[in-house]
Amino acid sequence: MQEKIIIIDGNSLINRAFYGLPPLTTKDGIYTNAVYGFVNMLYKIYEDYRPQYISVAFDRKAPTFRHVEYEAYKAGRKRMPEELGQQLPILKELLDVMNIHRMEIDGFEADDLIGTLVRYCEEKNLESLVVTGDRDALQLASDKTRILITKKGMTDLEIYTPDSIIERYEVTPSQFIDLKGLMGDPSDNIPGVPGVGEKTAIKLLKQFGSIEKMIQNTKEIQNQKLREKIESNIEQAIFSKRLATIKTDVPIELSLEALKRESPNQEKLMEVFRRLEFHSFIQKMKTNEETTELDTDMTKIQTIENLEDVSDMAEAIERAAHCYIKIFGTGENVRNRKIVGISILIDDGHSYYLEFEKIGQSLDVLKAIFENENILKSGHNIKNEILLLQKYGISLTGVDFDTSIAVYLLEPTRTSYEIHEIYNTYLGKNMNSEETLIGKGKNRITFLDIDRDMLVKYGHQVCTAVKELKKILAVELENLELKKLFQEVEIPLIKVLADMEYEGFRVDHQMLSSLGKELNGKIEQLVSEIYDMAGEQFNINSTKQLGDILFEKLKLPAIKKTKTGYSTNIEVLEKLSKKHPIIAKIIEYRQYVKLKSTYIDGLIDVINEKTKKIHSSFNQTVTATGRISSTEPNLQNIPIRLELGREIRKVFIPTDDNYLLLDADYSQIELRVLAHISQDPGLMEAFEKEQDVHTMTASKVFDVPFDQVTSQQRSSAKAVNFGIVYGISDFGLAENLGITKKEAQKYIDEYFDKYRGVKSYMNQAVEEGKKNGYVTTILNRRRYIPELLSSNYNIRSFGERTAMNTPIQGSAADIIKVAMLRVYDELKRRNLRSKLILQVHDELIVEIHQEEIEEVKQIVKKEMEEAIQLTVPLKVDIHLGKSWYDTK
DNA sequence: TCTGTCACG
DNA sequence: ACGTACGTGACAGAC
Repeated sequence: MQEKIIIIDGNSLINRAFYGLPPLTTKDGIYTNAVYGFVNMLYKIYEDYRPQYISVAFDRKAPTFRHVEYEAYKAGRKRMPEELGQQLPILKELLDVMNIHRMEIDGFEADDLIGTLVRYCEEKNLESLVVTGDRDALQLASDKTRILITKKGMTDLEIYTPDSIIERYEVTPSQFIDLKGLMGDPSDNIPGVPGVGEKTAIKLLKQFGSIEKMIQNTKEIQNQKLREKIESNIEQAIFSKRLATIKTDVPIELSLEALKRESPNQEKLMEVFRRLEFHSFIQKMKTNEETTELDTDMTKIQTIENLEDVSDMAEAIERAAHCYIKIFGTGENVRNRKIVGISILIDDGHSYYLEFEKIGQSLDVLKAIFENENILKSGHNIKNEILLLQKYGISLTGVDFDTSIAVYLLEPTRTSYEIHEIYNTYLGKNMNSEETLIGKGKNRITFLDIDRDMLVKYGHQVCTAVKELKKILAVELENLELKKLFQEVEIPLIKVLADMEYEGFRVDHQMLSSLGKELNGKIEQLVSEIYDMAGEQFNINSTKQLGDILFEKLKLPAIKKTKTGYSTNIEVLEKLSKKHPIIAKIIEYRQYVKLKSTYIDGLIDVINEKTKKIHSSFNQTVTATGRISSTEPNLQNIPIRLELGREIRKVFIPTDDNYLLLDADYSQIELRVLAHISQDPGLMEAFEKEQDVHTMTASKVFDVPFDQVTSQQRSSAKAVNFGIVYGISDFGLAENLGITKKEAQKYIDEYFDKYRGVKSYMNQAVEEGKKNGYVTTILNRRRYIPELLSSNYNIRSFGERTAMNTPIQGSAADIIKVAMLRVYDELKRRNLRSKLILQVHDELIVEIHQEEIEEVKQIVKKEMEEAIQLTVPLKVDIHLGKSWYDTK
């Protein structure tokens, strides 16, 4: 069999990985994205190519012979950013642990080492694959050596053979050097022949074959000017060619023995992966092993199928006074979901699986356990359990711990809180994902269709994971002083959110349909008008096609570009609106289509047939700041700003005639929070005296008396206040107000001069973030901001704005969460029929019973305003109406 | 699956 | 010299 070797340009590949991936860091803020990308790529190539030998070459910092010969070589190259630099030693350590050969020598670049190794391997009759992001390596291609070039994003690969090089570039591998000698290379500062570009160089090489032959026959060059250029740059061309030539005779000792692929040091590799928090690789290693630690012993799990067994289990749970639960349901809408099975684990090791279909007659026994507040329950994403039980009239009580929420408080910026992910992270295990059981996307099946033994095992694994995680997470929460927030806010809030989901928001299906028909008529009309004006039919929804029509066909000026083409967003369109009547039509079309697709069709799709309501999901572990998010549908972005869209709110109505809707919103909660945190006297005064805060800001920033502020000035000041909350920048404010950066800076300076306390808060927030690595909110919610330490201006600036904004947005989130708990509890305590049904960041929507109007209005106002005592008052405005639209 | 756009606070 | 406002989710089209 033909033996193979992979030769990797380490510097080039880690570079590609670094710029191709988002700035991943460990919890401690160590950058790991480039190493991660590198290892990913390594595994992929390894698996595809299965080589017997491997080596990775690196550049050294020391000057190479090229620098010695030519001082300007690679001059002007940017230094490697610190975030990447610190990853190099990590990568090298990792390669050593993996027992992968690596080479680096003072005075030579990785390319030269690769060139030398390639020729050596050709002699030894090995087939080589050179892996690099640098096209210079194409000169090394031969019938035994292929070159794999990684393009952007790392997943895009191109493999070159001599033939494909000729096909693509019209030169042979060895002519590649001549090509560069002629064209030069600005990135390496190689001069080449001035005025000769790729086209000319290729033509010349086709004619002569090489630079040397061309020099001997310059008189054959037809083009007079070109000939002169070349004749006066002969030395430079030869010199450039030499710089571009990869050396193949570096004095380095090579032996096949050293290059041989060996198996990695498993233990150490695992340790490094753990340190770097590369959980997917850990999982990969483990699944490659023959047995897994989690292979559950079925004999330890008792399957329960009759009343007697349920009672025995109930007794055991009662004695333990604590259990871990995982309930499997069918994957439908909240109100249609059914329970398939229930896994329960007790600390003494007893593990049960209840076959739900067979214990239907034992629900009372279960209910007694689940509703007993003295029996504590722990789980993962336990809102799911609450909702499933709710359907059977069981109200899960005594919720003690939710591992997903615990991890959310510890790491609010994680992308996944799936149980297997966090179990594997925190305990270095190799649990499989739920996805491996039921698949994803169109292949997804329900737990009903799964082999029962698999469910039994998986349920036991989840409960075990929760049990083990709880021990660790509880300590961590305690250490970071997050226990109070966890126990007193987030855990009780689960039930509130579950109830909101279960209750749902009634909508008028008919009204939605007729609104849809109306919109359809308008859309059809607009489409034909747009086609007429464009002179052809095209897909108006396609930004690409629209861009072609507007900027190519109609020759309108392109104002902004995106990375894929012309920008056609609303700002651009508004600027073009006077240039062509089609623009206004497109703006109108967009508005209607948005309403139709997202808010008419989208909402109709999710109306529950039985309840005639929309049951959105409220997620507690999504946002980085502590806010709640709403999905399927998102009820937190129903239109309001424009009248046309606002009409949608007319379809949101109370359950029946006995109810009205109450909408209670905090007035200026974020600015009040800012006043509280910063203790700025001016800002505090505005709220203490209940003055209009934007007018006040205008009066200060524009230096006019309060009662002489124009509406124009007030509106500018409002933008300034928004900017302050977002972590202001002159550019952002300028963009928003359509003024120059300089003017914007003037506003900002003026603002900070008048609100010194706010200014010092901003500085303090950034300082604190840099010092601690995180910032906090009023309730000590925490967000890590590794971006603050970045050497990249943009990333660092983003970190600074985050440090300023998160305590404000996050504290506001804390306040409304507490308010939700208080309102919910008070309505319960008084046995009222009114119910909290929605939260939209600074507003609560309550379905209010006709007989409870005054009482509930008072409760909501009081509990919201007194949720958390700040040094400025909180103010809540309340509106009632027969639809959400009417609560204004 | 990613990108652009646009709806909300 | 750099190129941004903070936090979300849904939809359609391009790839």
